[in-house]
Amino acid sequence: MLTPATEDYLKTVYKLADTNEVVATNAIAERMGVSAASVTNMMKKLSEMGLVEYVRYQGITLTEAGRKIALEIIRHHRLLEVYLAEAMGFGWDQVDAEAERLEHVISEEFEDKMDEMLGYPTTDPHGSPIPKKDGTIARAEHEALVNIKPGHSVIIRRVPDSDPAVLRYLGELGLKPDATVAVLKKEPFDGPLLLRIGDREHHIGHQTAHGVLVDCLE
Amino acid sequence: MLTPATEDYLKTVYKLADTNEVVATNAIAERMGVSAASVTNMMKKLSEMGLVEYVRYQGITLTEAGRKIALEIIRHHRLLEVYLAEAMGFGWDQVDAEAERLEHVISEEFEDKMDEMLGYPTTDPHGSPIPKKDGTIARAEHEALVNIKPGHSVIIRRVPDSDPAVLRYLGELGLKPDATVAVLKKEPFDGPLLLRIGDREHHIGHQTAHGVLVDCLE
DNA sequence: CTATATTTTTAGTCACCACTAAAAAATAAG
DNA sequence: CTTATTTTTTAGTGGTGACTAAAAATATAG
Repeated sequence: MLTPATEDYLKTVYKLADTNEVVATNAIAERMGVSAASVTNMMKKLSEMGLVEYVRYQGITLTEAGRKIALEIIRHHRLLEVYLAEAMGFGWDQVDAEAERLEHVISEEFEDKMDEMLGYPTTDPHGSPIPKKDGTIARAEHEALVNIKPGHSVIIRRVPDSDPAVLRYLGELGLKPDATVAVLKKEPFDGPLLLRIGDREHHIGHQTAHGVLVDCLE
Repeated sequence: MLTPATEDYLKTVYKLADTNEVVATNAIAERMGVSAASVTNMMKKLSEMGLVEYVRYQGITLTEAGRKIALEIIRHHRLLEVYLAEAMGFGWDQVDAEAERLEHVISEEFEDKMDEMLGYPTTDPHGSPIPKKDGTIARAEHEALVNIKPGHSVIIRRVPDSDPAVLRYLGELGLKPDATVAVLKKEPFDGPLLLRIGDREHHIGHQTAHGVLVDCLE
């Protein structure tokens, strides 16, 4: 059995590798809030365990075995998020923190029970895809809201999931997965976006709009 | 925040102190499956933290602060057991192991949500009382089944909770909390008991009958 | 292409929590 | 009341996983 720390590193490497090919030591350190030295230590260990490909100074990639474990933990995390929200009534701003700790200790049976009770969901409350038991994961190619040209309407598909304050804000605006939103105006120089959500208009910051993924309506 | 190891020690001390006054190092070591030396180490630490009263060679007692934490963890554990059984459909032989890991990581909110959903239960699936949030716990004075004289009928109140095999066995017999059972015969020299449970008769061992607590129907 | 800056790794520590082996204290037996 | 036994503690070790400070490798700029 792996330690929670080990699982967290694998999860982080997976998420960073999703965008970049090879993952830098510093990137992991920043994301996890640990020192770069700690990352190097752990990568040595993970490399010996055959979970990552690691050559000094050359960055890190997951092996197939490492990827499998990372996806298993992410599956736990996202199923838990859905469960906490749907079955227990937690707010979508609370589920990440709670799932973060639970993901390391639930049994296979717990995982299966949740999956069954929830009707085999495919995304978590923030729109992130839930990996399947066989280690596959849907790779939807959504666009960032910030890149949508004014005049277009979009369907929200996914929002950034870890900052509760941002989530409460987005929730109040109605900026949730499956909501339809029109981009009315985009201020220059990375300025805010003016959106119509339902029957109201809101400005949202460039940074926030960067983390919101959407599908364009035609 | 306390580590899971710390919480487990406090929980064990509490449970052992329940029967004996002062708890012996060896008793903790045996119960937890660790060496006596490890216990001594931890007791030094807990003593410095003000969670136990500890004088070398004199045994251990919980302080009020330590008792509070122990009961908090036991509350988590037993609420989780009820939740896993009632809300998720786990068998009563499975809930202890799952709760053992979850008890250390759930939030106060998770605890409250379970409590509410379950209608504020007072006992877990094995009949053990659930401590209240204020740190009080019901202290029912039940008798051990093994001490009941033949000819008497009893109501099962509590069964030993940690061995899944024993629980499956007791479950098959119908020996669950609130069940009514008649003690028909008791073999001498710590021999087995003959019970009538519903419309069937069963022999159960002395050891098993020792862990089953009952109320006598005069 | 050398100098500077950044990134990464090494070296050395520390807390946590387990272990074994040996010493010390408490308890039981003769 | 002394000796043997049991219990408990001390001493020393090892793995995990964090840290800082300093060295080494890589990347960037002039």
